[in-house]
Amino acid sequence: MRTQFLYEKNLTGVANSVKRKQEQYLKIVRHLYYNGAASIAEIVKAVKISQPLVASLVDDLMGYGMLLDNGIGESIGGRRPNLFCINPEYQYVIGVDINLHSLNLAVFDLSNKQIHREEIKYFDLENSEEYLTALLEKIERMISRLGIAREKYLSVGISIPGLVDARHGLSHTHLSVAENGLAQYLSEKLGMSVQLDNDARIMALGEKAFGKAIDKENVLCLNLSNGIGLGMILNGELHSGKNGFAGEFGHILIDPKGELCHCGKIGCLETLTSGKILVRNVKKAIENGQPTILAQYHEEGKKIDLRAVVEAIQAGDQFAIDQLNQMCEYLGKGLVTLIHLLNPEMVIIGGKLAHTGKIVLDPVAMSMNKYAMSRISSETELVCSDLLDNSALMGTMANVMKCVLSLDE
Amino acid sequence: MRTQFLYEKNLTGVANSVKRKQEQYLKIVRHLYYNGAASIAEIVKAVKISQPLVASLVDDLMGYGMLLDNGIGESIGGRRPNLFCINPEYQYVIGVDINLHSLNLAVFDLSNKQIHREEIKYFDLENSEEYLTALLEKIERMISRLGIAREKYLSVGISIPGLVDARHGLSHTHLSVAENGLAQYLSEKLGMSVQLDNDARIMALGEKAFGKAIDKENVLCLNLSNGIGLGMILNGELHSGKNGFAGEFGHILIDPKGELCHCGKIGCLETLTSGKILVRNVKKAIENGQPTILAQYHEEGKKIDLRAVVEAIQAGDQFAIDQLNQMCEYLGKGLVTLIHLLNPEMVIIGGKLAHTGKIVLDPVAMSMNKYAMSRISSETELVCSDLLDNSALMGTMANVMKCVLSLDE
DNA sequence: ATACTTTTATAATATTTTTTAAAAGATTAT
DNA sequence: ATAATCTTTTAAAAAATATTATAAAAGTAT
Repeated sequence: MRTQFLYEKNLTGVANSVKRKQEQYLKIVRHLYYNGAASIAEIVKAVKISQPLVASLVDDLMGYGMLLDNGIGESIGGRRPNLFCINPEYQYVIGVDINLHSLNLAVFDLSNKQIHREEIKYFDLENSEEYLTALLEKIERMISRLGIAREKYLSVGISIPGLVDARHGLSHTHLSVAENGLAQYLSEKLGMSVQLDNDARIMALGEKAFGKAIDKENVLCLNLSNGIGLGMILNGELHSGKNGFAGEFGHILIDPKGELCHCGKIGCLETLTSGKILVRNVKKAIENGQPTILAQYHEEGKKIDLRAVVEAIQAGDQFAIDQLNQMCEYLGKGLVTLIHLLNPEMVIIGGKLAHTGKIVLDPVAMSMNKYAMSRISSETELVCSDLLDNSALMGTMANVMKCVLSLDE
Repeated sequence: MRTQFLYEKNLTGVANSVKRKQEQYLKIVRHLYYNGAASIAEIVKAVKISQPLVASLVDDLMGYGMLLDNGIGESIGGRRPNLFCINPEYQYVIGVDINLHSLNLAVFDLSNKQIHREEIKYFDLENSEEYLTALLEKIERMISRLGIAREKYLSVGISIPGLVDARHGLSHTHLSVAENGLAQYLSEKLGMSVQLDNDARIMALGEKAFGKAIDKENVLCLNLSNGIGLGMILNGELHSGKNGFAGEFGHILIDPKGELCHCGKIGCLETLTSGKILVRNVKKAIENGQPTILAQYHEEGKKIDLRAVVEAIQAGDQFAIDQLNQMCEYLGKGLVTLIHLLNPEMVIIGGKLAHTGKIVLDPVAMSMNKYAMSRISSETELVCSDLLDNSALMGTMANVMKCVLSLDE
């Protein structure tokens, strides 16, 4: 079973005809992956290869076990079509969502189903050999517990906060201790290919593939948690910039007379809008005797973190909502800059704060109305993600499949 | 002579084999246009078609008069290659650069040479039938004066300031009186296809094809004249946004406590940085008795416009340079936002102010050093355009050829 | 002068598509 | 309801197309 041959990118020293055939297979698999089960006739239209050839290629792929007969479909006025789909169990993808204080792992089949998911809380990200070893151990344990043969794993997708150079597989902010770069390191240790990117961009890929950005060409995805990340889909493609540093939305200037940011500049958006600031403000207020549900939480010994604040907001806590509203005014200001520059068709809010839905959306929308040129902003839809906590893991899957099924190079 | 067959986009009702052949021709022509004369062997490598087939396709194109034998090239250790190139005189492109107060026209041959260029000064842009008629008349007169057969013109490229929806050929800010949109209107009147876009984006295309952005993937092009326009090359492609409104750099927020902008918002970059503001400030200062070369100009009865200010700056006028420096501090601030968001590899300054070269570059660079995260900004080169006043016309040529030679759809 | 390269041309082979036909179901008029 | 006519899908044969392999031509390097 030539499991991997389909995806190998630089088939060197191989006959040209083999490359061509690989490309044809890829086109078909690509179409079936992104559009679901299809008949020969449908594939023909989509991939622009003649019907007899598509039929024979599909036949081959069935032979390899990669495609399955998916029964016969509805007729639209003629013979009923035989449908084909990707064999979901032909291969699997591992998703790794690295957060500052937790780790999410998942295994996907080729129908994008999470056949396994686990969350490791209190797994603090630190730049040490120990962390890397522990991370590998968690992944290895998952693999052995699932009992799926190692060769069945197509690739590993990783989401991590901070500056990431996806092209070279480097994580600059975190885990820079990994030899030869994080992707290379993990790839060698796990014996699988690894696709790495920054959390906000991974989220954007998730939204583009499985969320509200499907079929949209210009979408901004905001990851509102402790920090404030931005992933951009521009002209239908993920934008990473020259070094993968694009999306530093948290450090655009909002208030020239504002606070000092940890980045050294003054008045960055992140000094005014972020989960961290929200929590800080709440804590300060509790100390000052502000009446709020969060004060109760505090008395009950509950930790006052972003999760708690979101909970309070969802419970209707007036003070917390007020704080959020204030933050959103600034966020809206920042978004207006983005919208004026990029003219996106949609802005998706994700991250922990997206759980509050309309409560976060409305004040942002208000602020945008105030600060944006309506001619431009009226073309932009503002919504909350519906992938929410799953967006990073779904994004890793999307990223892996995008890389694996890409035709270019 | 089937002049146009090569470019026709949606060949409907035509045999599939014809479409395929058209695509093959297009690939070859594309390569020769963008890379200059090449041998069969080179073309084979570039377009990934076999050598005997490429040879026969090139033969066909020579038969149509589209390609020329370009003699034999240097050997690199074997038989010397026959070179082929596009026949520069096979077709021509008309470039139209519409400015607020002037109009530039040019005719290009397929080697991108301006075989004709004319500048019409004091041709004020206004939204009237009269303007359109006058514009058409200028173009028609140029065509008849040149005496090149009408069928020889491949297309017309237009650059115009303001909001432009290139996809639909609409100019929103100017000339909105044109029936069915500006592109459609001109196309019907001239009997040629028309490619339309906003001046800053056209400039960006010019820089990408002929200027400093060649071979770069992420470049921001700033058009610094009376206004402040932005054209972006992202992932190697021009970014226009959903409606072609992307690039409203002049209306991003810089100073929340600043002046009212004509767009209704407060503290837009354009209220702090633009040729218009520069001229305004200079005039005010002259009234107040500020010693400056410009005061002399004024006494001599010379009009104090941006051109005069640029002249003074080039002459070393201390006051004017001071004014420019102040402006550039704000411009740098704005650019930092762009760089943080998009992580470009290069920022190109064009427009009238680019004529001042280092004098405008240095203060902008200084400001960027101050306000940007060096990790990101250090990856970005800041330069002045060397196309300068030609960038719009060159851009129209680039835009036309990009559209004509595009493979997609 | 000989061996080695690169480029181009030709012939043989392989691939892909077009054409044609058959199978299977939907639609419609009687 | 049923036969006749259309559709759509699939299969197989024939034709067209493109590629690979081979050879020849025209150079360079030693």
